[in-house]
Amino acid sequence: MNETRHISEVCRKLGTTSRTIRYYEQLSLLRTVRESRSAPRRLDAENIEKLRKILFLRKIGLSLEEITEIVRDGTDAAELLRTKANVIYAEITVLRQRIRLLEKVTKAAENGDDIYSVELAQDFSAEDAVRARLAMKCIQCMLERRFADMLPLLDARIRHIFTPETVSMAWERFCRDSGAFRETGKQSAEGNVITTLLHFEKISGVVKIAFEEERIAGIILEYWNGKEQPYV
Amino acid sequence: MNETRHISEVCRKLGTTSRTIRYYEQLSLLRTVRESRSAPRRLDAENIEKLRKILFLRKIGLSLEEITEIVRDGTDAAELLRTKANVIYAEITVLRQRIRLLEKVTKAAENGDDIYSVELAQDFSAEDAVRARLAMKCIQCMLERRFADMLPLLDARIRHIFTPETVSMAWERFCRDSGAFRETGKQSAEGNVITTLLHFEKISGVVKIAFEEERIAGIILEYWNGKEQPYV
DNA sequence: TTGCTCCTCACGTCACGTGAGGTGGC
DNA sequence: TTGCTCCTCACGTCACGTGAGGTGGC
Repeated sequence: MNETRHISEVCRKLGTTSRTIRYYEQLSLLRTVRESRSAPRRLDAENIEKLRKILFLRKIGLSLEEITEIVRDGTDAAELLRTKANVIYAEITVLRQRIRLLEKVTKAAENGDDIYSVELAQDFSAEDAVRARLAMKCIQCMLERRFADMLPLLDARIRHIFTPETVSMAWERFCRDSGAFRETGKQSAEGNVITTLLHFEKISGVVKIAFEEERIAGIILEYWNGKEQPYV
Repeated sequence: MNETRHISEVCRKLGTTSRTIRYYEQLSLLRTVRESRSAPRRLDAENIEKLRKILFLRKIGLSLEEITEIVRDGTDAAELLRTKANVIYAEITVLRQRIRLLEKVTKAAENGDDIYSVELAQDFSAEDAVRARLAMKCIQCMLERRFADMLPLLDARIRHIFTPETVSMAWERFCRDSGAFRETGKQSAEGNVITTLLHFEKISGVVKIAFEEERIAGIILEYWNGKEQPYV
């Protein structure tokens, strides 16, 4: 019988607008039927379901291009979603950096300092330079899966936490949907933390390594939104 | 003498492109000089400094419209920057929600469940409904600055932490650049946390209240990017 | 003379929102 | 008959990137 429903009814039920439906139809994401050229569109059950899926995927942050792959071409959604999660982690990292910077700047403004002379990036001190090299060494170990070789770099107090097994698991999870490794990027220092950018095929990463003197006291793996310039 | 510098030199020094400089000039954000219509642009010290300020403000996330206000009209930067920080906090909140949702969905995908049937929003259970009312009562107290009236709502173990003074300070900081209060928005529940949206003049907020049974065990104030629909 | 970099248009981006002007059903 | 909602163009969004096609200085 192929029952159809009025576009306005569908909009109300799914919380969208007729403009959006027309737009999706224009992109061939769904199809509607009409009695005449100027008559209101109607959707059958199949296309209402399609619309619901599209709106669902939009809500969790996929682009229409990605949604097209899934809905029209039947690409597996799960991997795309995992990659997307990493992209969002990366965006959060960027926003956190921005917040830190903003706080620096507003603090300067409240002290009556010239905000435009706040340092966006930090230079390496001699100590930082040593740590930066150690950080790179540590990252090389992870990239080459020589997790046991990291042990002598670690502070004694964390060796029982950052065992080769633990690090290996965290690293593999980090690399899981990143694609192939490309190159390491800029390094920067703040406090006792050395931040190193890593570029993979699909996404970029940040490795933050905290130091106690010249031993590693902590490792944090985050994703990085490759677009922005690293300013910290 | 008004010395000027070649556009390419300025670009290299400040890390930008000639296209960007032309664009800023088109918006009357700065001015350049040329010997003829097709000759390369040159910038004097004043405009190089202006460009540096614009690029600085862009880097910390202001829009060109906001930058215009500051650079051309001389609006005070400090308050704008504080408001901007809140906007970024709000964006982080939205991204965190999105991450939670994505994790839910990818978990469903890995279990072989239909991802499109994952609940985006949660219904209130009877217990949640009671808690939602308590949360609203607590928020009313804060909005009306009756911080002492909140005490009976709190779990005994946190009364010495969430003293009226502490809550008052946190609340005032939260409201500082938010503008006037408008209205409360949707409420939702997840686990033992009730989330309530608050709309202020300049920005929206989220109040997350954690419960132990029917007593408040924690309060978190965050900013909310008003655009997106709350799905959790 | 050959590159190189500048220049001026002017289109493209992303997912619709928002008029302007018109039509059909209740 | 008067609203109401649908319809079809088509522009606007934000901060530039990216050609196409041309010119001037080293």
